[in-house]
Amino acid sequence: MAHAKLADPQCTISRSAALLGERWTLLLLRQVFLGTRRFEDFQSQMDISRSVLTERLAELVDEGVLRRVAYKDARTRYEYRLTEKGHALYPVLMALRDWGARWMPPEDGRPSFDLHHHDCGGDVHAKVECTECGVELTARDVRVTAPNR
Amino acid sequence: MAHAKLADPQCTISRSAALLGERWTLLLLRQVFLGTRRFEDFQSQMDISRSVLTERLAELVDEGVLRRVAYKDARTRYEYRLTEKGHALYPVLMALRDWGARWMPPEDGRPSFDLHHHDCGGDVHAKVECTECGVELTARDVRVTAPNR
DNA sequence: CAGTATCCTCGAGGATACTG
DNA sequence: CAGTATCCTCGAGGATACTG
Repeated sequence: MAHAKLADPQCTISRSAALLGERWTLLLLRQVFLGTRRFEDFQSQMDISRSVLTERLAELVDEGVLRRVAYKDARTRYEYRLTEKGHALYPVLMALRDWGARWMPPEDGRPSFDLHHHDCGGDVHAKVECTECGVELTARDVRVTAPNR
Repeated sequence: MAHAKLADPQCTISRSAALLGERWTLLLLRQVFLGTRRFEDFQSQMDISRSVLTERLAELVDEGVLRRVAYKDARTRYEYRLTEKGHALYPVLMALRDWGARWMPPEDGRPSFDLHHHDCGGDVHAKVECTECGVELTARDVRVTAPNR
C-alpha cells in the first residue's frame, strides 16, 4: 500500500481522512447525498474517468459506506446507496458545505442548490456542541487530554 | 492546473473538497488544532516529506487558512497559526472525528486523545441542526431545491 | 531551525475500445 | 447500461543534501 503512513492506526481523524481525503471520494459522496445512484449518472455528472469511478465505488462498498442494490432493467443491474455508516457522514458533508459557503464563496455568488428542513423550512447548519450543557463549542472551548486508560 | 474539474466553481462542497480532499491537508489541520505550529514539529509528528510539507503550508497560507507569525529564536522564524477562516474548520474536523470514532474504530479500541468541554467537562459532538426549530437533522429531514435566484 | 534545490519513482487517473 | 481491459502520461510525493 502506498501512503500507509497516512493512516496512523491510532488516530481516528487520521483513518477517516485516509478514506475521505481522496481526490474524488468527497465529491462522489456529495452526489450520493444529492440522490445519484447509478454508474452512468455519476460518470456524466462528475466527469470522472470510468476506471477511477469503478475503483472509488468499490472502495466505498468495501468500507461499508455504500451498498449495491439490484434493480430491474433489461437485465439485472445495481445501484449504489448509502448504508447506515454512509448516512452517518452527513455532518461531515454539511460542515464542509457551511464552511465553503462562508469562506469560499462561488465566483458568481450563487449556490448550486439550497437545503431546507423538510418540516419547518428552516436553514441547515452544522455545529459542534457539548453533550452535557448543550452550548456550541469552538476549538478554544475544548481541552485535549491523553485518553483515559 | 491538474484536476481543475474537481473544483466545480458552482458547488461549495466541490471547492472545499478540492482544498481539503488532499492527501495531507486534513492531517496537517488535525495537527494544527492539536497545537502544532512549527515546521520541524509537523515534519517529525506527521512523517511527511519536507518538500510536500512546505507546499501544503504555503497552500494553506495562500488560501487564508493559516498565517505565518514571527517569533524569536537565534534569528527570526515563523510559526503557523489558524486564521479565523482556519478556526472555522473545526466542525469539519470534529464531524470527521465523530464519524471515525463510531464507524472506523482503532484496532486496539483506544482513541489517541480525549476532548472535553473546558467549562463543564462534557463530551464534544458534531451535529447538523435546523436553525429555525433547533432539532437535529439527518439527510432524510432535508429537502434539496434549486437555489432562489 | 526552516526551509530550498535536485533528482527520481511509481501510481493515480485519463482516454479509448471492448463486453455481456 | 455498467462496467473491464489496456495503455499511457504526468505530477505528487519521497530521499537527500545543501543554505542562511
